[in-house]
Amino acid sequence: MRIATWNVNSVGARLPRLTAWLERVAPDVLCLQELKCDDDAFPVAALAELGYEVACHGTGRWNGVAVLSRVGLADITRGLVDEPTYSGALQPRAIGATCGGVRVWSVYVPNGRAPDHPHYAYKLRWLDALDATVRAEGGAARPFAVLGDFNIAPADDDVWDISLFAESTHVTEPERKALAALSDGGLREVVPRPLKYDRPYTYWDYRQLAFPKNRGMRIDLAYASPSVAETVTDAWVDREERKGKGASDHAPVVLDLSG
DNA sequence: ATGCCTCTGGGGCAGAGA
Repeated sequence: MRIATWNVNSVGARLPRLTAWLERVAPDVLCLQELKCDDDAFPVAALAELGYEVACHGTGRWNGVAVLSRVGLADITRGLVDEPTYSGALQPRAIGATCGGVRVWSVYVPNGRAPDHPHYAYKLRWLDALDATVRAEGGAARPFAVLGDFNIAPADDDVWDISLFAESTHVTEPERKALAALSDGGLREVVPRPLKYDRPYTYWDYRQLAFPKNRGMRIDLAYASPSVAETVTDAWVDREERKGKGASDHAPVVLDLSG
């Protein structure tokens, strides 16, 4: 089975590239983030033509997550256990579904904006709720995977120049502790290999030639239960998808599993 | 080094992204 995750930065704007990518890479399950699309407007028909069922959770202009599957899509859950609000509102950032015997979650962790910004406190609360949800579902003890845009670089090597991140989110100790909590709960991070250069970055800013200069960050992550992690035969970042006109600023991460 | 920011909603710009 092939499971992938991709922050598409608008499913509407990315639809031609999304359908081409699905035909080229043919994942069985794809987690999407940053749909920027109402559920009513989600391009269900175009994906059904390619054999995919869709579970989406979106409210328009910002955020939005989905799971696409061609190996079944059951027990859809929108949102986390005791999910926190921001400015009094819930945001569509997590959706779970059972696909081909694996419980899969697509997540879009809040950015945080700055360590002294209320969005950062929201980010840490949100990560607590994600951990609580994984534990409530017994994630470590069953075929289980959480994939998405975590907006956290797990280690200093996961950004192109750590010295530029002294006052930044994405690299702080509390954020990394939240990732460690997922590992402490029994999940394992599946680290992909890069197809070029030495680091498997997944995001490059649109500005200032960040992609050709490889000024990237590894913030799109995959966590899996031991029963899934043990079947991983390959994991890689599809940097080809970051090239050219109309690309997302994130590249897909692909996991190949035996059986 | 595959290219100097892009997306949406709602109007001629602003907010968000990380």
